[in-house]
Amino acid sequence: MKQLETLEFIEAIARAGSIRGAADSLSLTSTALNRRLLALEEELGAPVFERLPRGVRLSPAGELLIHHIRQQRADLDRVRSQIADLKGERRGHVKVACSQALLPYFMPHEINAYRAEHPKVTFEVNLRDRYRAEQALVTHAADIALVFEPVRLADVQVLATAPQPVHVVMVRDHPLAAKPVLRLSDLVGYPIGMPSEEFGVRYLLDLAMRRSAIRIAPQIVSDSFEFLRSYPGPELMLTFQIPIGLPAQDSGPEAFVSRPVDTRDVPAGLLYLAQMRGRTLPVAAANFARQLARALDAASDGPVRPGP
Amino acid sequence: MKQLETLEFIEAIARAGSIRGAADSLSLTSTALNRRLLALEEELGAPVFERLPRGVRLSPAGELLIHHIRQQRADLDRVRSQIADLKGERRGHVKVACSQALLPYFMPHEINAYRAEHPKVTFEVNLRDRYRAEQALVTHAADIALVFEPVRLADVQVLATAPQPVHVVMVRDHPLAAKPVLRLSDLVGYPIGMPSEEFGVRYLLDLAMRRSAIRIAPQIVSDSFEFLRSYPGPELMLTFQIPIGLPAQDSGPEAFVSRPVDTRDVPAGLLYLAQMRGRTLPVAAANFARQLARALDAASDGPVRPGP
DNA sequence: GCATTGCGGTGCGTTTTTTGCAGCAGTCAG
DNA sequence: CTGACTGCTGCAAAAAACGCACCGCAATGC
Repeated sequence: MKQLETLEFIEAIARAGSIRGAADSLSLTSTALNRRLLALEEELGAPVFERLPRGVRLSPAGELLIHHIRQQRADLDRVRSQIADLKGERRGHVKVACSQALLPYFMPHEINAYRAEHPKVTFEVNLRDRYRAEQALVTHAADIALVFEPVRLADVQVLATAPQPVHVVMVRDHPLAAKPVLRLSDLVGYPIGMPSEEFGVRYLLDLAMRRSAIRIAPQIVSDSFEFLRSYPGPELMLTFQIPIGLPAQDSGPEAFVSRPVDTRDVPAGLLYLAQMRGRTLPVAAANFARQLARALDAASDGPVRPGP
Repeated sequence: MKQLETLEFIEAIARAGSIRGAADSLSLTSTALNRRLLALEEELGAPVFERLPRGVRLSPAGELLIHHIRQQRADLDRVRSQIADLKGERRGHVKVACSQALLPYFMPHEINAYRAEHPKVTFEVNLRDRYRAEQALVTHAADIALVFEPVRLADVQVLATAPQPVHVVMVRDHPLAAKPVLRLSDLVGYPIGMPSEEFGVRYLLDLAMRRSAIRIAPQIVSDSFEFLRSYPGPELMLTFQIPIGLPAQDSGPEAFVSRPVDTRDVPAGLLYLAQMRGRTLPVAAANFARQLARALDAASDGPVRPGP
């Protein structure tokens, strides 16, 4: 959009940290970019960047401006989306930030279902831990976020929640697979693969262990559930995951099974669907969020994936 | 601001109802304006105006766009205000929409007090009845509104309220001036000057009379309290006003005095200080609103202008 | 019925703005 | 000191915006 061109350029300078660097990434000369910046600062009556020997950095006024820029662009996107919508073209682009557990099954399934009805809507799904997911909402890098046990929930508006008890994942012939529900004490003695500290599951486990006398020392720590689950099975390694990140129990010859941990030991966490507070979402994002909210309600109302 | 020039032009077209008309008011040729409009519609992928034989009218897409434009401009104003504020320049511009009763005493006094501390802040005060005051907030024609008995309060956020019992205004030597508080029945038989129906005082009186058997037929109806109060006194004419629109009882040789109507007959109305819901006000407007809120609290806590 | 008026839109020459090149002074790493 | 990098500035070329004259059209006035 022509109106916001200069403002986009400003944001590029802030990202690049220098005028020349931003100019290269924008296929422009530093001259033109520099002059646009000077003109804008003239209009504002205050410098947007502090000039450093090795480049530029946002001034306090620039911080205010960059926030304004992001909001303007998101607002314009929404208007364009609404206009496209009333033309009947059900198109749009939805940016989702979500926790790792949603990536293998839930999000692909939901996006596929949505695109079956609205093929012209495109998606962008980014893995963001529970800190950065909220930040992505604030910077408008994401329209909606789906996060397990988010950190602070400031500046965000919760659209739906779903309780998610912690499950233990193990090979199918693991001794513990015989029990339908596991106590924390059952796990003692088995090798453990633990998700790293930025994850909500780990947060719940740490909390639970701090309250009880039981200590579960992990042999492996990883920030990839995929890795933890794929770790060679002979060790009878146990790991943890929430049900929404697991396949349905009866969905064929999976090598792994999962059993819930008794909620007396580890309370169920909450999966949050959220958007930025006060923001009106583009049409496609709002509709998709509505679908996700329904899916989460159904998941939490229904039985939590009963064992065989 | 250069960025929003085209968008301002669009708004001018919407106001003028024709491209040529808007071009004249903008000191432009219709050619240039027309081409900007066509370019914008090209970018949006939808017509912003419906072309009529005698001009243009906003299309549905245009309605969405014009709303976005107003919001965008208000947002930019706020950012500029914040930037000016962190430069230490306590300047700014505050747009107030208020009821007639606030014009003679309250608003001049409050603005004068504010400007004593912040001389670089400029003001714009517009008389808007209780319908149009709320509309002014929504279109960003006003930053804050101070209205007696507003109509619907949708899309607006109430910052403060103050109860205002209805007072009867009369010449100093009027027979009724002997009583400290008047009943509605006391007024029967005297000539009445009534504010017209768009006023909150009239609304309260109509409501009260509908509940009781007493009918007060006005001899004069006017939309100007100034006129009603200045109407020749020999007739012993009575009229109505709220205390905030009246001088202090002991403030010198006023020709008029006021007496409250018993709240059993006519309940006290509410004066509302409001802004648009969800909007972050410019610095100066926010500070002034805070001062007004304090003044209203003080007015409603303190004794309601006791008679002599 | 016909000329007039005011409307949005268009081709073309002109004016204004923006861009790019070359080069300046200054800072920092090696 | 050298070299590479920074932001910034004349000056000329390229690009965009502008204004004029004009077209087709519909409503209005006589």
